Amino acid sequence: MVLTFPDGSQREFKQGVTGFEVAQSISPRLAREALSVTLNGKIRDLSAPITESAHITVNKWDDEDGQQTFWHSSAHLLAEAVQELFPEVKFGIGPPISNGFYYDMDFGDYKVTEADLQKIESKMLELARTKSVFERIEISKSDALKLFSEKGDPYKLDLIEGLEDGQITLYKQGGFTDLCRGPHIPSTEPIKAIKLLHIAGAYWRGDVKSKQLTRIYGVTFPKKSMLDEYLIQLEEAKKRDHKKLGRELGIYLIDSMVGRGLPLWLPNGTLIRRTLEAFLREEQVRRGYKEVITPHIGNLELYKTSGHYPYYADSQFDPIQVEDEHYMLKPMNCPHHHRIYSSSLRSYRELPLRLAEFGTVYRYEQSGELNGLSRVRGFTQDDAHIYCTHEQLKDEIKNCIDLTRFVFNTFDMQVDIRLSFRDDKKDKYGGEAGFWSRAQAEINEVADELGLDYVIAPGEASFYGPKIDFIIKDALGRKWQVGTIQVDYVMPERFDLTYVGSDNQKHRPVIIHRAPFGSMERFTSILIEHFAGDFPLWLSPVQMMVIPVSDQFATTATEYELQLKEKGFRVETDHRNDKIGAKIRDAETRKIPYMLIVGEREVEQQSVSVRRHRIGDLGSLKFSEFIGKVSAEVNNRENPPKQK
RNA sequence: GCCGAAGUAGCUCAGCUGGUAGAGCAACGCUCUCGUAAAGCGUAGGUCGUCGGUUCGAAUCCGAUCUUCGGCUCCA
Repeated sequence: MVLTFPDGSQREFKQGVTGFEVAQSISPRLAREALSVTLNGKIRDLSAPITESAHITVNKWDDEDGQQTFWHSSAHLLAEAVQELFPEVKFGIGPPISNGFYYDMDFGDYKVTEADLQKIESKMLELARTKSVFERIEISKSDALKLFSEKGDPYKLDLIEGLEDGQITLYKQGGFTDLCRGPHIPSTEPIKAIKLLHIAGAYWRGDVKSKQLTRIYGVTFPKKSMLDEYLIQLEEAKKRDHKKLGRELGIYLIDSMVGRGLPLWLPNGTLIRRTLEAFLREEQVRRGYKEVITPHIGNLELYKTSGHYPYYADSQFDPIQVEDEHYMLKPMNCPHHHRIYSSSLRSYRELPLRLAEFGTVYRYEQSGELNGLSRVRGFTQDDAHIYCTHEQLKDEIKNCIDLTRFVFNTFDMQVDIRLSFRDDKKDKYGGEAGFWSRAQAEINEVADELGLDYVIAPGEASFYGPKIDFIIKDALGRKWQVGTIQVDYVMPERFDLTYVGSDNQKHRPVIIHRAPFGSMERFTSILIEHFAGDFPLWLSPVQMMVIPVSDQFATTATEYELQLKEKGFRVETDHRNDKIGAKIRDAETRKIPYMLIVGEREVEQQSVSVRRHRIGDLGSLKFSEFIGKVSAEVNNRENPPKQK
């Protein structure tokens, strides 16, 4: 049989050779560092016999598959330590994740606190040093059921119920045996550095109605120095946190007297937001959108017609009674726009009709979900609804994708694209199945025609239609949905929307809901973290600080300031009675893109000494040259220079 | 909503096992007139998240509650 290596080379091996033996045949060092093998994309134990020709990768720590194996085994080590310290604990599941692993466990009435993590960590290290071998055991379903009912592990029994006889395996290391399909690293030996990061509640099988187990998150490394480096990286990431920078840079504020999840936009944040809105508005005008404005509340009947009420009743603020009518704080803008559409007889010649609004909506998000600007109870969508014919649909979807990609490319942001489709096992969806399959097919075709790199996520659709979601990671690697494009065949029915076609007959339009930023609040949070607060010049609340070397040059400094303001720049002059070093430091801390130092030389030569934030002294420029340079930077919406 | 953690000056934090609240930065005033990341001196600023309890005495111990953070669930 022939094994093909990642570099394309092939070698003959006898059937039944193990991954470890293959590694040994290459080099003793590889054999020493090997954690697992990947055969045709599937991860296997190093000790598993290889029975047929395949593509093989011997996974070391540097390989993602190797890390996953390492962390999976670490989860078992965590469970073993917990079993030793808390013999009564029942075990759920313990998988590897992108940055470590977790294990869900039932501690009964015992409340696990962070003090326990220390003890468990020490026990894990102690057990790792015993270099226990991970032993794979194949077992029949009946024996597995018997074993875990004797052990008294109800969650494991629940899992075994869902497995087929003949494919059940256990892994045993030291005194701990777990139901597990594997694979694992050969022994606990390489686990040298361990950090248990936090405790969380997690429902069994992710179901709120099930018991809440205690989840312990951790991360492990083969070297202590790697753990130290990881923890430093975590600290660095926290410095980009929009909640921290949002306060330091005066972007927004959440005030408990105003209310949870109700951000107050401070002057700097408002400047950024209005600039973003102007940017998108300009682009939308170019692309044939028309802007509308609708109120913040609407009659309850509106939402009954749309179906949002009572479908989302428990995530909306309760209706307000006025005289004999009930009104709701609007949880979305679409119904209002639909009524604008149906306010007059529409001809096919008017379509596509694209109605846009920066519309503020209010949703009653669960208190535990609120998070800075990322998850709030009042936010503004850069919403638009496109009413079009079936024939126009694909082109309109393409336009929306193009606009969304244009927006994210402007900021050099990396977005993941998800096609959110229905899950036929769930019954939350409105409309006829035929509409759904048609809409999903159309979305898929467009995505393929544009060559998008996407994943399909069944079950992520909204109740009225499938969508294309744009997803971005924050500083801590958490994923947030920003932009979205949704195809809707349901609302035209519910609102009885029609247009008169060229055949003089009434037809149903299709609606596209789309929001490139998604929410101004969430997008701003991502923007802050993406740039770590160092905004591009065109978005910076204060673009330049004029710094006179001493107050002898205050007049020239003020003249420069006024001239720059005249050109439309946002400028301040630092007239404080401080040394220039202090003023520069202050401007750097405030992340102001340009500092203009004005002293004797500059006054004589009608020049400025230019310093760029994070970069340093750029030398002297004629004042007029400087204006040309920064005007271009703003007009081209240039991103800040990468450096440091 | 649920699990865990945290709330002391505008910000960052100290305050050990209960004995009348402290620093740095920021702010304000004065002095210095200064060349690319922190000049010097001084002033002011806190009912220690809130409410209740234990105690002669609570920032410190106990309970409740509010808010924030890390997760789970949810997300039109």
